[in-house]
Amino acid sequence: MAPRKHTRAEVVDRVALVFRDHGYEGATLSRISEATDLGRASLYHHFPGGKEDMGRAVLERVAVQLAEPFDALSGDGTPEERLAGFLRGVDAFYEKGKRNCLLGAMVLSGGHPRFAEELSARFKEWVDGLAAVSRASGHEGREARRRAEDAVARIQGGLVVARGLGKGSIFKRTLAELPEYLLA
Amino acid sequence: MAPRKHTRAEVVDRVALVFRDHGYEGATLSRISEATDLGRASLYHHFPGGKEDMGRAVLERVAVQLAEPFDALSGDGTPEERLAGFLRGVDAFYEKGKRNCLLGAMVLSGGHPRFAEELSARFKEWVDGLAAVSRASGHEGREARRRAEDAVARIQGGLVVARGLGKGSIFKRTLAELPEYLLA
DNA sequence: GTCTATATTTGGATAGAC
DNA sequence: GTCTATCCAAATATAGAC
Repeated sequence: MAPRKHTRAEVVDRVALVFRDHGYEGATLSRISEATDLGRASLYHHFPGGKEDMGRAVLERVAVQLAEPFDALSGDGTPEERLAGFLRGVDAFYEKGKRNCLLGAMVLSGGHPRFAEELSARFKEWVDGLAAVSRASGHEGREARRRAEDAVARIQGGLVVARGLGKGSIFKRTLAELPEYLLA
Repeated sequence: MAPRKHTRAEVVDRVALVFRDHGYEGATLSRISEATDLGRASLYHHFPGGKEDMGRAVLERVAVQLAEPFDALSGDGTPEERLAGFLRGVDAFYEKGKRNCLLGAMVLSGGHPRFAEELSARFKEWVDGLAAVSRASGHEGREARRRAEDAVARIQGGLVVARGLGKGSIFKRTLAELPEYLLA
């Protein structure tokens, strides 16, 4: 049998990039095939359920890709240090605002409501992680949660507007302002 | 010749709803045909350039649809009153967070970079409008602009996360917090 | 200005060889 | 595990009648 070109994780990562840049409906098999350097039939070997399978796989994979920043969030150090580490990871993941958020792209491009549950679960991970660090800094539980939800919204919006205006500095500033907002 | 079913503005409004809910790639002619109650061929009569023409038309139309809220922003009254009127209009336009923003949907669904210039121009209108009221309230020019950009991002993000989490209250809260952030 | 009918292209998916 | 070849459905777009 032919040698495998890439590991599964590599394949899923490349598929994820296509979904992030083009949304669910815009992620055509042609684009995915090009991005992964795999033929259509090979893609169906990796993802028997076709495109919907791919969508599900990339949504699961996001959690793994962001494991490092999230670990920083619940690791050692003061809440300030933990949040700073998290934000560095986020900045890198979105390549300083040049790259979309997979979740946002899915929500706004036909992936919703197909993946409504998965999307909700992924967003909730963000909120839970940020709420924990906000609470650790001194905010009361409900207030911490409220601020965490808003913080996630600000990150999403920062990415959208940065791309819409072609002005990456907006996303950079969004991240820079989060510690003050999130921590007591 | 057959009587016209709708005015051009009505047709474009209905087309815009499809783009808002499904993004550029997800806005298929079938869905648009259903939403407008017009056959494919009729759509090509109204939009000779096809789907790209439709995209351009709805982007122009957004400005008109939002003219009322934007008029409130630059009208009579204190900055507080003007911003409040604007936010009421915005809330209604997005149907309390149940409806996407056309700009966000375009940015994240393949409309970008096809409409990069138009998108940038529309976002800029938002920023300019909000920056003006922020400045009127006492903020210095660059600070007002900075806050206006962030405010637009928060609105965008509020819509995305509200939909992602299925929790409209997030968008509601986003709007409620804007006056304090935007006004001196 | 709208329709029916149809052309053309693209997208999603499968079969079977190696 | 990947390929070539192919199928089917859907999407975009056009022609021509009324």
